[in-house]
Amino acid sequence: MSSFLPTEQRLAITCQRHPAFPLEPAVLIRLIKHIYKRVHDDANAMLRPYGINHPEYNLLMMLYGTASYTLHPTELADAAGEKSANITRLTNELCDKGLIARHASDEDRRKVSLTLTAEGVAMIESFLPDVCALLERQVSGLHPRDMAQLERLLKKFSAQLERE
Amino acid sequence: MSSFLPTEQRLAITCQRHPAFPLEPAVLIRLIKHIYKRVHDDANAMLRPYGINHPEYNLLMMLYGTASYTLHPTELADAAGEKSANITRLTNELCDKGLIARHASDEDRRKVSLTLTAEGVAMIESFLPDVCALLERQVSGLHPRDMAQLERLLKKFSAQLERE
DNA sequence: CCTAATTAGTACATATATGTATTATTTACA
DNA sequence: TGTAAATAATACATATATGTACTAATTAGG
Repeated sequence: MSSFLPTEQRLAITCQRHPAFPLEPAVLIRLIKHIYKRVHDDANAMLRPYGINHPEYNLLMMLYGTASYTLHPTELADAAGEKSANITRLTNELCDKGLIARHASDEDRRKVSLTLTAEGVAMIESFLPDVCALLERQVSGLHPRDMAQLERLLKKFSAQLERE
Repeated sequence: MSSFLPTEQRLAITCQRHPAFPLEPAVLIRLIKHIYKRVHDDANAMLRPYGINHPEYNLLMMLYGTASYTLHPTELADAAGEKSANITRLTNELCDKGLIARHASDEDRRKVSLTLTAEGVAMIESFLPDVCALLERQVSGLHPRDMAQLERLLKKFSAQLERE
């Protein structure tokens, strides 16, 4: 399980070779990448037995987190951070599996409504215990105070990225 | 540019529906995903004019950050967080572009050495100013104290993930 | 030595993601 | 109204990523 140390050493060498290279920002960005890849892989491994992958999980959870269990494709893309072109394929798969249903919207006939089916809700509730356990495990090294601090800083970071 | 707020509202609803759902860990993980996607997309957009993409950039920078400008495929895969199967394809592309060179190792003939060429170094030094500017911009909302704090917390997080 | 187990690297099939173009509908406003 | 611009969704071609299986070389144990 690759540690972060060698990466940091490489950034130090980079900085020697190109002194303008901003070391600390680079370390932060690499840490984000490093953590993301790990989290992504862990989630995929945990979800495999349920026959879904990480992006599909994200879509299901976005619908589960919506009062009506319903979103339009564009809203769903935005919510899950997927490019809209991906949504068609992913929602096709989820439809084939019977986890969501497509309906034409009658308020605006360009739109389509995507709704969790009863089976979709049942599927979510079947894997949620595993998801909860994974989340708890992933953050288990952080004190509550650390978590609050980290959340605050990541939100600040995220807000800055959006400002551009 | 999708804000993080709706995501957080959805997590709150999820938590109402499934009270065991650990809200704060989930928020942290989603923030990581959110930031990663943004950083990844920004980097790709910035690198496009140079004819390389984010993964290729990572590989080049790993070699640039190594004293000898040389790594074996497995080391490179580990350093860049890529699956080893990806390395063949990515290094093929970089070879085709003349940015790196392949040599058989004579210490262990199973191994291959991947070395930055002079053109590779020149290419890196041509885009480094843009990379530096992007990095500075991305963290520009954070005070130095925030950055140090964030680095400390992300390292703690990363270390915990590796412990599993 | 010499055979079994291990390691490095890669090829190929498959899965996943993205960009661009197309169709259908709605909205704005001349 | 009626016509141009905008929006939603998708299809399709292309790009990117991953898993599995294979070859070649090395190492370990008898």
